[in-house]
Amino acid sequence: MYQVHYPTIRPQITAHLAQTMTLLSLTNDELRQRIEAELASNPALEIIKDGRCPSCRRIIKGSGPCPICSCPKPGSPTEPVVFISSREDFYRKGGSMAGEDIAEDPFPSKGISLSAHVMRQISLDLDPQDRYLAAYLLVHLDDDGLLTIPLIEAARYLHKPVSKLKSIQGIIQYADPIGVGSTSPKQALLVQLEVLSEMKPVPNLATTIISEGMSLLSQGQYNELARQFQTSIRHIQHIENFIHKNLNPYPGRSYWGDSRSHNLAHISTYHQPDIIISCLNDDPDGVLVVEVIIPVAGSLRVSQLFREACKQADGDKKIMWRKDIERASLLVKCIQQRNNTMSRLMQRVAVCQKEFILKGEKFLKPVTRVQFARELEVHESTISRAVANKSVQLPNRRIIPFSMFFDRNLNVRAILREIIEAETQPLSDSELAEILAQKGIKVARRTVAKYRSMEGILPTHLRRREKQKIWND
DNA sequence: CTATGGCACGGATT
DNA sequence: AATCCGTGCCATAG
Repeated sequence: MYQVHYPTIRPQITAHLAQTMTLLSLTNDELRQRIEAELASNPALEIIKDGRCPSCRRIIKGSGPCPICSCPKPGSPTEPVVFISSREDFYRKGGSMAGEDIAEDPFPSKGISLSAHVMRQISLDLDPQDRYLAAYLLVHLDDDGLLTIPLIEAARYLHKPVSKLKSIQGIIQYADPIGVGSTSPKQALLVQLEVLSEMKPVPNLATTIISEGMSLLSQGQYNELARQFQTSIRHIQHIENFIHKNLNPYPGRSYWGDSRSHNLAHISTYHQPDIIISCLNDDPDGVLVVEVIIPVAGSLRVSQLFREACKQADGDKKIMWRKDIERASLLVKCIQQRNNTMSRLMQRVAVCQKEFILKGEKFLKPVTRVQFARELEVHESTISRAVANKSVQLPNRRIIPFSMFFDRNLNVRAILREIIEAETQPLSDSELAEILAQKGIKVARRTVAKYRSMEGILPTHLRRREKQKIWND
């Protein structure tokens, strides 16, 4: 049962192993930098742009068939289909691929800035000569994801008609944190509402109220609103509630988590997922699809041309070029290896945690990395590296750290939260422990206290006041 | 006296 | 070898 290491090949093997391990522990973004550096410095490495499948708009590797369309009926519903693909939408880079594109570094370089995040999504949809306009706007985003300058000013500065900038702003607004790049919270809300209305029903009058009754709404003047728009107070409250739950006037804030305020621990920096899990055809009962994102648009390989050239070269040149080729092919292999490992791992994890992925934290099964290491017959540290610093996007668009799949008590905490939310009167820690024990979870009273504080839930006596507050309102 | 949070210890996980 | 986690003990606040 001990790993059969890679069947003996070449003296390269040690370098190969070393590099695979390093690559495995890299974040997607770091990997992208690595690849770009190599592309720039090593003439033997080339990148082949991928085409798109005409029917499903997915990326097709090389000239092969589309992985989804040509894919026969997916297997049994309990087994996820797994394939690897790149995701051009996310990783189309402004910079190095086409020379005249945006220099990429007017943006702050810590992690991925909001601006860069948006730019990557939209650069495809823009005419190349319009990209600098978008970049100009994006540079003027504040932390909330709103524009700090009025469009007219931008138009004057750039010597472009306002209408032009407006259309660009329109594209920006539909990018990932929906509503980003709006001039006001109100506008952001309207854009979000529009997008949302395609997915689920939106209460009547919501649009009107946001566009015309915004100030009243923010002051909580429900009766005035109801009078002006000739509807019931109840309905106004319903709308208010809807807005609160589904929209975010500051699109730049709280990208992590689902417009919920429950987890303060999550950071607000933008972060691309390394892996995306989605439901086939967005059908929640369907098959889970796991995509390992590779951070460049296209497939990497050793340039055939360069190989030829190397054969014909001689002397020092030949030796140097050989080295280049070797480096390039090593990198390509290692990246494949990395993706393969991550994809296999994610597949197993997805099967095991399907409930969690679809239904939420309560259903997370406590598992350890070791189990998967045995299952996949790799060393534990391999799993650790594959999991570390990676993030996963779930079908509901939440992005969570990969390590959350191995949280040993998240499910208990979720249940605890549930109990407390449903409690009629504040329960003490020992009572909570008691209830959990009845549900088959035996934890010490002290532990309950820890979970509570992890969840940011106040102690018993303080919760009392909270309840009263709700009553007073 | 009860409920909680701090500290620290041992076992499991990485 | 280093870190995380559950838990027991004890001081303190209510």
